[in-house]
Amino acid sequence: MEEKIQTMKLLELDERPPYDDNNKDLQNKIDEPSSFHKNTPGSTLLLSLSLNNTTQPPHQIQGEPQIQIGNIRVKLDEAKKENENLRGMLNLVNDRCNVLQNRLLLAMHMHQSSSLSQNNHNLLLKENTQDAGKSVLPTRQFFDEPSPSNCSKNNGFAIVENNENNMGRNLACEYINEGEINSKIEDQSSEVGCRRARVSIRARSDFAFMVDGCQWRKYGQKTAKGNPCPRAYYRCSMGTSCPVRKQVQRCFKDESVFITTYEGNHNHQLPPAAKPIANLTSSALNTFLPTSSTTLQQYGNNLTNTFLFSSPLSPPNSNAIATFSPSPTCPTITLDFTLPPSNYLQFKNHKQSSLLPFPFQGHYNQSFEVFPNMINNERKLALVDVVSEALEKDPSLKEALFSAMSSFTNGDSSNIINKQSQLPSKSSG
DNA sequence: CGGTTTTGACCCGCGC
DNA sequence: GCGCGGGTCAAAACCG
Ligand SMILES: [Zn+2]
Repeated sequence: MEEKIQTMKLLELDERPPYDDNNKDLQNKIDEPSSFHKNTPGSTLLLSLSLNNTTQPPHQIQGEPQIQIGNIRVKLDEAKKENENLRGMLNLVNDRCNVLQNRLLLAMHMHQSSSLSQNNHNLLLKENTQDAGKSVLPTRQFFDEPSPSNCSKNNGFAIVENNENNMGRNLACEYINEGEINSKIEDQSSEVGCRRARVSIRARSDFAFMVDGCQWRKYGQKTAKGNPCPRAYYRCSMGTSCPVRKQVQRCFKDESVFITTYEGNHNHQLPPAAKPIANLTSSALNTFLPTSSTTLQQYGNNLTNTFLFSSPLSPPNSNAIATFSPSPTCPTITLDFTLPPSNYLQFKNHKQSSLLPFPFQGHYNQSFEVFPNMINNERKLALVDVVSEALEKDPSLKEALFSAMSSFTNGDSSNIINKQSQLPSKSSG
């Protein structure tokens, strides 16, 4: 696909005048040999083709070899940019697909749970609304669509899409005190009284998470109660005053396991190596944090909820067990990657009662039926079957799913294009 | 010399 | 109000 588009660009650009402002700029860039080492594989192919052209006999170049080479390089550069944009767009679509898949599973689980415990749920709601000021349902609000009336009656999460970041959906979750919403909207940098959602990752020490692509500066170390292993505190040092922090701690029970907790969103562009983890954390936040149509209360009265999580990482890390602690003060999503990589969820026995074997109630190791040879695509196809069947059987599920996902998809198609245009024009910066 | 790590002091929220 | 514990600060040490 990339090569095809590059070729099309090449043809279009053939009609350009040999000299314009762009050409001059690019001619300057060409003088830097290092810029040639940053080519994508696709553009490397074109580069070799264009270089072959320059080896033609002089009479075919018609006396202006510099101009010809310049033109080719202009085209090359354009193609490279286009290539990067497309790649970014593809990544974005992949990420969103992944989030939607997880939300789908989550919504289905919630739908099942809510229908089973409707009475309990109603009681819970009644109890909470009576507890003035403290237990009002948190809802997600976008800062670009402030609704002070809603916010003032809903102490809760405001989730900000960080448009400066190119890695897709990057979320900050802030806890807003009643009456503060207006000042919050005006001054998003204010950190006073804020609580951020966290994503905690449990992984083996040999796991790819050990090197997450970011630069961190250690600013503290503590020995937490109940765990003799010290907990280290790091702050992102890639951007000036980047608010992202992480904690790293060995698991007491299994010292080969590290628990890394991320908090906040980067205020700078991320290197390619840092994007997988950033995508993972934002994907988890997108999946589990309340939307405009869902609330933390839908997670029920449990202290934690456990789900299968389809991660945007490539195998063997494409699945994790997600545990969500819907604490209003510090909601935490824990992604457990310490399971054997081949343990995929059993989807074939999708009777209504076991449509999704969630929650695992803390014993998920025993709850898995193993599909050792099931690759990720097969699993996704199986998921489609399950979802289709469930939607046919239960019309109300359609409505539930629609409302659960509407905030994610509504008016958002243009967002993809906007995000794409924010992608960096250079592969390094 | 500038950036990072170490580490004791300090801050602050929470439960009693 | 007090103590506890998690989190942060900041000065000194360290390092390339
Ligand atoms: Zn950062």
